[in-house]
Amino acid sequence: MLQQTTVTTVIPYFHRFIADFPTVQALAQASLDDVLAAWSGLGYYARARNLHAAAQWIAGPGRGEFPRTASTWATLPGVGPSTAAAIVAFAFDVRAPILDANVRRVLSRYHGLTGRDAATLRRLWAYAEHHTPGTDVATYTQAIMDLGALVCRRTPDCHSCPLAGDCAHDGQTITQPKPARPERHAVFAIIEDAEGAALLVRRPPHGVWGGLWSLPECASLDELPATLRVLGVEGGAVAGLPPVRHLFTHFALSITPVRLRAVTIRTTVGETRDMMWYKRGVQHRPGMPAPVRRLLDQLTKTEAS
DNA sequence: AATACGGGGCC
DNA sequence: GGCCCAGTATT
Repeated sequence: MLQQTTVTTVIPYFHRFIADFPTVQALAQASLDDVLAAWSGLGYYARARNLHAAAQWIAGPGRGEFPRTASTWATLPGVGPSTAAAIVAFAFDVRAPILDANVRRVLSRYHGLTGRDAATLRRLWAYAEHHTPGTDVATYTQAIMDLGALVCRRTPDCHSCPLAGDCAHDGQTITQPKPARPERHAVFAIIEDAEGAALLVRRPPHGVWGGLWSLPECASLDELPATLRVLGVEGGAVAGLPPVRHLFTHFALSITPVRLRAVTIRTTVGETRDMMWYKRGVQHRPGMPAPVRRLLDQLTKTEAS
């Protein structure tokens, strides 16, 4: 969860997740749908798929034993060099250098490296390897991460830093050129039956929002009739909703929500595992992208008032 | 080597 | 409103 996600964001998800899946066996036996539901809103959903698969490996071929070496951990899906090292360092006090965002910031400043290129990254890994002690690895690892999190922040607090004097950092903050964020547009259809249940479709297992339940979608309002035809949706009262903007790392998505109420539908939704009727407020929420969840929650809130 | 992959907290 | 986060997998 903590890969590319701040601690404060993760904490509530972590508590719910551990309550839902208390053991690696429980996680391994859970359905991917339930895991994604617990992950819903946290983003980077490949992490959830990978964690589920990794739990299944540990509970199955791994015979329930957690690996002891970083190299074995790194063979599990979703576990890269930094995570593998952090696990064995914290859990087993095994010497293994990490280079998460905190450590990277500390070592970059300490050694006066400003680049973000691959060569700089390799040098930082070498420094991480060099500084990692042979004993008290867990303590050292936690300490240098906390130094980055609490003192050597984006705006560093050099006055309270124990490395001040040794550090090569010149106090300058380097601003990277910001890549343009292309604009994309999509129409999200909120299709409700007579009971007010909304039609959800499962997204493909990979790519954006992989495996999550989302709203039927098309590129423009012109394509909406064809999209409804494919779904077998007929009739219903149409209402436009205010547009929603959703920012991704590398593009901005402008969403035009369209609501169709009391439709009839030809296909039997139960026939496919990739469609479902979701009854807001009654049924346990499936794994949905954050903007979809917000949209549907907004409807519930509006109706309540 | 470059890019895809979310979402929210914080300044 | 921009920046960035306890990175990894894929191309």
